[in-house]
Amino acid sequence: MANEIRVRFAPSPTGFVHVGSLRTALYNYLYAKKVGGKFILRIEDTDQNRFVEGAIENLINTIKMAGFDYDEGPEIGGNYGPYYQSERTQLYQKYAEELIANDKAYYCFCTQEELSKMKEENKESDFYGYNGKCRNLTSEEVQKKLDNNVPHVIRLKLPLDGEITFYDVVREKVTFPWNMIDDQVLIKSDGFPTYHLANVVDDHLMEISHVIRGEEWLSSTPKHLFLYEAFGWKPPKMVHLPLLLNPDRTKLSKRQGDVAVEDFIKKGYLPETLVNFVALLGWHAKNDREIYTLKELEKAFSIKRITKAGAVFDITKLDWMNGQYIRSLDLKYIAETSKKYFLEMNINISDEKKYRNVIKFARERVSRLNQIVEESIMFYQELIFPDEDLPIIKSESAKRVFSFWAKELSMQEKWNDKEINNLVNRTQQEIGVKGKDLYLPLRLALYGKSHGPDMPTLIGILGKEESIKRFKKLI
RNA sequence: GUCCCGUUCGUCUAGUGGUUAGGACUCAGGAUUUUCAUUCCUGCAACAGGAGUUCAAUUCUCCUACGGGAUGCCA
Repeated sequence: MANEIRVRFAPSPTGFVHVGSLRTALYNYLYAKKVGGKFILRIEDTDQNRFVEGAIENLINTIKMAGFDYDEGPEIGGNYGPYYQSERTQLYQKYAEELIANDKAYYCFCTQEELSKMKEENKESDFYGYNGKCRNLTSEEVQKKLDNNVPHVIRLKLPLDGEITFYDVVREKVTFPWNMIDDQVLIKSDGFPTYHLANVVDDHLMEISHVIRGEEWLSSTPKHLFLYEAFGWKPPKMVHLPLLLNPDRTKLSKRQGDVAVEDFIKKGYLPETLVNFVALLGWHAKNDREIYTLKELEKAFSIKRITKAGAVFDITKLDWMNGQYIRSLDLKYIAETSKKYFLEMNINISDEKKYRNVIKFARERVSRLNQIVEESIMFYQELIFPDEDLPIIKSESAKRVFSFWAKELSMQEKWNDKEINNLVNRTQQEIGVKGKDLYLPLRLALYGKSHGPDMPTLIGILGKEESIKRFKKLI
């Protein structure tokens, strides 16, 4: 199957999954689904200095939670493994040596000190990169240093002049002059490969057909293409996605708010929302539709309709969309995923029926799951009345209303919504209290706030007994 | 600094060589609701600037401006 579409999401495990990464993963996944190709997960753990405990598990969990089932990768394996780059190190070494043999790469013995000094000197010129000091060492010089175990790296030997033009699916024709591109390190002094080498080698070996990644990679694409050429490999199609931006239009970063998927989840955003929202940041169908399930996105997605310009991650719209999902998704699911917020507050929600009614009510008023608790805590706790409302519930007429309701409620076993509304009307007739003087005290007595649900909803959730109790307390 | 990429309402975007430039979020006003929230309706608001091509340019070309990315033995 030489023409099979194979795409990959290749994150490095740095501790959390950036929403930008989530989108990259999503687009890869969607493209694979759309064209019936394969979606591969590959872990790029080649930087020993950035190892973070538990990061890989976290990453895999996030991908699964989002619903991006991968065809090959960690845990499930596949025919192109291993899928951890740290388990493939010998491979990269071998390919690097092949490059050296073909004069496409060279050993470099420059020390960190030399490099930083060089950098200082470069400040004057237009080019900030490596000065090519070790480019032309004789094979004898090189051998001698190697024999003496002088620490070294392997660098790419790029053309000194001319230019490279390639076609990006999103950006079309892109041209770079070679003399602006650095002789990139391919193998670090610790023997591990850098992204550039590992990525190209693995993408080729795994027969990746399309590289779909963030725009920050566009400027290193010439290096990658040079490598494909040097190895005599056919390069994959390049697809560079527009960046996700902070409100000030810089690259979306932690400094200006949440960027980790898990942070959003903690705050009560649903995975469904995140996926839907992020899908629309850089891609849009021809129509006006905005709400999509993952399955629907799989059908609608098209690589051709990816946009070119960076997109600001607008929390306000995210909130709106999350509210849409909270209201429209299955009640059971919302109830279930909201549980943890109640348990965190030590609220006893063991009464399943009451809890379900609470969720049914509260989901209409929130944009994030964690806000559900604030909206409904008064159903589970002793009420605390705001000072400014105290005169209202202490008034003579309010007390008459409470007595009336406590008495009336207890006279009948079960109450439906209509009967409660009737009771409101009867209160007006029999006690003579109406309008604000009636509704405010009633809601306050049962809910503790002057704004909120109507009487049938309130009593429906609290139940007859609890309602009577709350009234009697204020008589 | 240099190289590369980008630019339609504040934000996400649709769209076209001739359109009243459409939708969504936000905001404002209204309707529904005893109130709040939800929901619905209405409204405000954009083609970065200049030159060229053309009968005609928001749309094509070039320049400028602005924004962003890259410039690591990070990915």
